Amino acid sequence: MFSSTSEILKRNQLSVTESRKKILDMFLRTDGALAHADIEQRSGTGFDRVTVYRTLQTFVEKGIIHTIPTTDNSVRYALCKDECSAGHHHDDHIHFLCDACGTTYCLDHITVPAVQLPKGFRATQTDVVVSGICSKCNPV
Amino acid sequence: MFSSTSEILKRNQLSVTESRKKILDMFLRTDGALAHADIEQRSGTGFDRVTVYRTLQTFVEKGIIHTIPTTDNSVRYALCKDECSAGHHHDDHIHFLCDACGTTYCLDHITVPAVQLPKGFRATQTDVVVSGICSKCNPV
DNA sequence: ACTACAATGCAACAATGTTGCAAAATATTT
DNA sequence: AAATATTTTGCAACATTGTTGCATTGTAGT
Repeated sequence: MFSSTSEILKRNQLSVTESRKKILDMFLRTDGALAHADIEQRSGTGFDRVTVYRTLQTFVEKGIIHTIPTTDNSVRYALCKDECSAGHHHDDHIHFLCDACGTTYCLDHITVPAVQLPKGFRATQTDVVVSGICSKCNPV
Repeated sequence: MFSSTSEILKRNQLSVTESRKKILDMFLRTDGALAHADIEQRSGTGFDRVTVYRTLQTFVEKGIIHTIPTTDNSVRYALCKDECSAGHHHDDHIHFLCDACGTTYCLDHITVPAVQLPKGFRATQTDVVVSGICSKCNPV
């Protein structure tokens, strides 16, 4: 089943606007993750910086996208899978950051291994960020 | 064995200065991680913002501290263990971020579980960030 | 103590993110 | 389909965060 941008927006009780459709479309067409700068640049003669900020914020709140932890101070966003709903993320998957090409992959199908925490610690979410070389950049 | 700030600095071929000693001392006295803002504030009638930035940068380069990945756009630093040397980090340990008190713990003694990557992907570093409630904030 | 070198502070700048408000677009009602 | 209510956008101004060049100060080595 294939959802259009408008459908996804309506499903999340968001008014359908040009900027939201366009930004959501970028995520649907991109395999990896996007940073704020990517969106602002690629959107061509695009939207106001503020609009992009607010749109991303809205999408995160609605559970359409999620932020990816990074070691540097950049913020990246990626599409959530269908299991995500507002305020109820299912982000326990692995992110892979290629040091060569800079692409961020969401490896949704790989399960996050269970982590044994010290006594008294209770986990609500586990993020795993693996850095290295991706299959495209890896010499055979 | 206990190392003084001066000893640590000399061991890393850094000139021993007031700011470096003071900032390094903050890390030695702190269990968790520190953000730039923490350092600037706690250092009292302290140093220039630029000095803090440059000092942190230098410490990261020398392998004295390392950055911690976070989901929000904040950058946090924590002491490296002795195995770390310049450009050759041994950061494969788990970070725990308490949602209640905001403290970041470096759980050095917990091993990062092996992650099975797709074919062609090669990992050089694995960061695990667990969010939840720490032992201090957890109701018994 | 003198010299060479490195670190600091200041100023100015660049980048990133936030807020208030009028104008425009979208949704809802009649 | 038109009018009203609501939401979103763009602009401006601002706040925060991080960077760079350069003179001054401090540190290291002889």
